[in-house]
Amino acid sequence: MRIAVVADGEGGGWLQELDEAPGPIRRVGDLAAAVREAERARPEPPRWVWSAGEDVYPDLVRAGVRVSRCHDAALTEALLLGYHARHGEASSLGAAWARLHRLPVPEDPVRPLGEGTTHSQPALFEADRSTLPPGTDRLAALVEVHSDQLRRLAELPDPGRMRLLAAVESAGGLAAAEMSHDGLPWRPDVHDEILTGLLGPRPPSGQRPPVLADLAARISEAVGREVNPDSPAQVLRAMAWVGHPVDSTRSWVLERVDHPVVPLLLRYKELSRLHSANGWTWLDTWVRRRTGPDGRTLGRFHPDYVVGGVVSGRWATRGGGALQIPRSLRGAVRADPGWVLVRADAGQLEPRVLAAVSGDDALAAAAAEEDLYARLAVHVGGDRDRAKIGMLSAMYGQTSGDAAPLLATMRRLYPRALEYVDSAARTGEGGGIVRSWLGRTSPAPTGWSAAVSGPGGERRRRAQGRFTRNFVVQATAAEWALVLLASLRQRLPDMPEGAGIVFFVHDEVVLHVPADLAGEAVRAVAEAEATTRATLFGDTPVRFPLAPVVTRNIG
DNA sequence: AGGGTTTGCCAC
DNA sequence: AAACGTGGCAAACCCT
Repeated sequence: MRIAVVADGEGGGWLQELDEAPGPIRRVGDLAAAVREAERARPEPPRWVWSAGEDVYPDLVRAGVRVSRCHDAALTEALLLGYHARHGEASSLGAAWARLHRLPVPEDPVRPLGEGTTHSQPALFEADRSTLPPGTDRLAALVEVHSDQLRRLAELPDPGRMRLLAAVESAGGLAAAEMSHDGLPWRPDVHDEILTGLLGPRPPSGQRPPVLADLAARISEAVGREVNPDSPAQVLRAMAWVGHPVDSTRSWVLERVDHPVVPLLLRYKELSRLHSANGWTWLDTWVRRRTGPDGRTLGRFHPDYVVGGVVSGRWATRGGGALQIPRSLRGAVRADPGWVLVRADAGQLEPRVLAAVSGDDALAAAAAEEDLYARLAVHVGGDRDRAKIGMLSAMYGQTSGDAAPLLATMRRLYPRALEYVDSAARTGEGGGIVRSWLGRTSPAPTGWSAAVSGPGGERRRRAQGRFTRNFVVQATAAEWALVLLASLRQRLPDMPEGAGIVFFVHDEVVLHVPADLAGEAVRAVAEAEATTRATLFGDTPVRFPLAPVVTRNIG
């Protein structure tokens, strides 16, 4: 059963059941209550059809309602457009409807930034970012576009795969809204302790923390004249001045220079990065504080996830840099009193994915092991690190350094796996497009003939080849993660308010649950992995170890 | 002053 | 070991 739903902007909306033919339209004054009721009415919950989960669902979540599944018309439209090499065209409901009616296609609305900050105050069901022409029946337009999308899915060479992709992409939208709402447990006091320990006490805003100020002074002293270490240009001049000219101030370049200023610069860079990217300003902006039951200050970090925000299908985030939380701050992620975190990390996901999609028996045998790289090392007859470099080189297209002889070995040992990525690379070098396992499609290069005919054309071809080479693996890995997420959230229906998945980064999920439900959460993770593997790859020998760990903190 | 680009580093 | 895929973000830099 599918139910199309449109919000009225005042807490109510319209519902329409979609069986073979659309049913009667029902007007409801309390949309959240109506959705909650319909979720419970049948043993099999409905699939909600809406224009964009990011418009409707956050309000439902704020009202305490969770749904099991949905069809997100905007996300589905983007997948279908991409499949037909029309990346970048507008994908909102209004755009899809306009294309159906051969009308001018509206640009996608720009999502307001910073809903996750400590300062914003969202209003209930306020967001009507409809791009339909004024006066259009929004429910009718939604039903029409949905029906057209089902038809376009059915016409694909392998409709089952893209249907699955649309379903898990849509489910990703649900999970993202839920995670944004619940937030990652983040202890401001612990964060502050870490910062103070490394940088000294918090300075007045705009000033350098004591440790950075001291390092900057010692750097100037070691150079023999005033240097602002934040300025790459000044550091370049300083290195030349002390007799060690370099052509960039990257850490790995400086590391090779033997001069007393280098360790100071490296330490400064490291700490300065922490201060500017995840210092006290970040803490004030992105972590909402509240007082816990025992009087301790608790906090939540509310990332703003962008589902499908990366061409490969990985998620992006906006504001707060949720996907780049430095390891040094992970200690600030702490479970609430009486609760635990369950952290599950899919180790070596990409080579496992390559083993599964390429059907390479030897690589699949290695991917049946807990430590894939260790087994590779046995095959290759070298150490684990070298085997790992060889594998990563194959997937990323590295050719310099040690990579070439390693790749030759890999090509001999894992011919089908290497042919899979080599073939994708050749397609890219020729300006073609490639697809993930479920059908997510790489964007075609823009201005190709001009780009490859002029100077630097060969470099451009190689770069595009590396992109498509990596795309087939990274995009499929992102699909694995989406299926896992979709499966996992469906297995956690009876968790209390605020419990469930609270963080997701490419191949890692973190759950936050009451301590007595830890076992259930671990079980759910294990079951979700089994379902994901079978759903995507059938009875492959490849394993995807998640090794869920129950902890109080993930640092 | 303000916008766009460059540099460099963080994550996976 | 060397600089290879996807990104976000902040500060400096460079222009209008």
